[in-house]
Amino acid sequence: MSAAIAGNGVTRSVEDYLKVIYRLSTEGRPASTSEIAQALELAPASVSGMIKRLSEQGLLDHEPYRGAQLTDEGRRIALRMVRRHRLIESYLVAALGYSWDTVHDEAERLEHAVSDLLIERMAAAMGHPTADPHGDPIPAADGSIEADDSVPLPDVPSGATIEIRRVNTDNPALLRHLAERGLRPGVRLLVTDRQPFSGPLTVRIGDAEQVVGAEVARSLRCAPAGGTGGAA
Amino acid sequence: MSAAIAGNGVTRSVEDYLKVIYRLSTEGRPASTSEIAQALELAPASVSGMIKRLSEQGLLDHEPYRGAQLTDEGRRIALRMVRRHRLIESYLVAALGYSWDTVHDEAERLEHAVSDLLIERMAAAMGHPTADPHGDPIPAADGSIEADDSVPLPDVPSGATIEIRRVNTDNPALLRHLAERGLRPGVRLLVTDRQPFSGPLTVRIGDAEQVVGAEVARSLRCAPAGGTGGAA
DNA sequence: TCCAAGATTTAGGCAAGACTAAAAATGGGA
DNA sequence: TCCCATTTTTAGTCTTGCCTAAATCTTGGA
Repeated sequence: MSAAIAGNGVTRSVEDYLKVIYRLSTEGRPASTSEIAQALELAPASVSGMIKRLSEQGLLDHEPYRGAQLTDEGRRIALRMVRRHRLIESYLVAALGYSWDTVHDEAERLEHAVSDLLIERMAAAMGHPTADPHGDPIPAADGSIEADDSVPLPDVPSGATIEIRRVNTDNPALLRHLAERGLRPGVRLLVTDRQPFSGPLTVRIGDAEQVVGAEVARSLRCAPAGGTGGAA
Repeated sequence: MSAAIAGNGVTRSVEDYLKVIYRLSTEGRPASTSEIAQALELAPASVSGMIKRLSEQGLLDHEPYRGAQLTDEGRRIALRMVRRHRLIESYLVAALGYSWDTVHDEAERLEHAVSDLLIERMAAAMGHPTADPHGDPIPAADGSIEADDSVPLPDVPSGATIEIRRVNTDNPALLRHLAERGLRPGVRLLVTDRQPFSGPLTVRIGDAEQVVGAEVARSLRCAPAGGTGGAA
């Protein structure tokens, strides 16, 4: 295959690697070969080879045995893919009746195929949204992206009213579970009880209380409630 | 590359080959290696190799030196791609402000990436159209496609009022030229003069006459005007 | 300090799909 | 009928990106 190009001069595979490395690097430290391999469902040896090629192309900084980091150019391409992915997800929900648990796979394929023009048309059709259906910020066309001040629900201090900012999972079953319980970005809640040893939390939304398991709670990224934001 | 699959169990390349062979076979006779090579902008030797592989896979019937024809399975896949292509073109025009001269390349990439679900959502959003912006019939999901009784404008008998059915080109400049002159599917016209030696034709649309060059005329596929169809 | 477990890289292969060059088949015209 | 131009196929390479197996590095614990 003549390595079909999208508009970066870069193949689909490379786009996927850069996007994953971007995601894995949000904590600041470099992404390890095995993390990348697990995220892309590839053998570590394959990832090792690709990392080497991407370093030679100037898209990654790689110190052998120490992990890989995006260069400015690598980050530029990664952010372009993230913008595409999140705008496509938003459009599928806004215009074509998709639910937030079914958009991921579709966006994963389309992000490699759409033109810049189509992306901007979709953005314009939605009034240039700044977050996708999961609450993840959409990078601007110039590559700038909103800073993220949210933390996982289990790390939130008790007593303060907080707001769900982002739902941090691609798991369709978990997303449906959250939707059924009204746990979605923008919802305000209060942690009223917290079991030890990573146990479940009890939260109040409006007048109703519900218990949220540890795994579910970890997927909810929250921040202090701002403005007039609504409850359920 | 692990030969990314769409839903046919077939690669993008194979989808392109089958689509092109379908188009080249509309006259009934098999598609030759060189025709296919020209249509796909590949070297004939590459096409020879692929034809062999596709025959072995049961997607083509191939008699060496005699050209290739789609099997039923090959035709099924080809028609699926044609449906996708034409629905995508239609959707881009209907929902995202594309003009008919800019949709082709975008559809050419998206047709390999969209899911069946997305295709059907787009079709539903448009009320299940039966023709794309160029007037080309959209195969149904079951693979059935409307018979085409149109002929190129230069082959139309003089004197009868006819209707433009399809605009048979992907050339953006030609498409813009046609749009500017109101030459689009559904328009009725009458051939009032015809120069010899593949010269220009004169046609009347409503009360206006215009001269149409030979090449342009060949791209307009026409049939006897039916129903109440409108003029310009 | 040293070693073994785990992570990473290197080495060697494979498949798809493209290419060029060379060989073989076809078919129209003399 | 035969020949030569054209078309098609075969043969041999190349690139991308994946794999497994083997070698090498790193690091925590004895």
